[in-house]
Amino acid sequence: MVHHWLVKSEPSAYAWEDLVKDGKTAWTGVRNFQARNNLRAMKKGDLVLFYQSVSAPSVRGITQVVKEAYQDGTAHEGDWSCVDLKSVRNLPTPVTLAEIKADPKLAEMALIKQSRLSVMPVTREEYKRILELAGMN
DNA sequence: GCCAACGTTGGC
DNA sequence: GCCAACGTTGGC
Repeated sequence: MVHHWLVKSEPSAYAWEDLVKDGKTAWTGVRNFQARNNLRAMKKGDLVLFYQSVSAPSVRGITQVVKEAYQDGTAHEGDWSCVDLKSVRNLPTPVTLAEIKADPKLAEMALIKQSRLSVMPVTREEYKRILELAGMN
């Protein structure tokens, strides 16, 4: 059973274009318990939306979990995890935060309800709706 | 650049 | 255990 997720990144830290170029990356640096627990719940093959925060906030692409949670080597103290994500495809049209907020079907998204959470589950319906808005039918 | 919302820390 | 102070995130 494939589950769906959304991760955030500021383009100044790690942009969607960086992941497209790299192909794959270790999703390190998460230092929030709830976000960490979400990372740990990810399974290989799960699909993860890449959301760009702060600058032109929008969902930019689709990624996939290629390695499940393991020790985040960038953490010098504490019990933190990361996963490996690979880029799967670029969204033909990014789905902006404004569009998401304006869409009744997406009103319950954690992205809206818990604006500071950086790794969150997305329902199957929400995932499908985002792809629709991105022009992928 | 500003500021609201939120998570964490630490004094009591 | 409460809550004020503080730091960070992220929208605008």
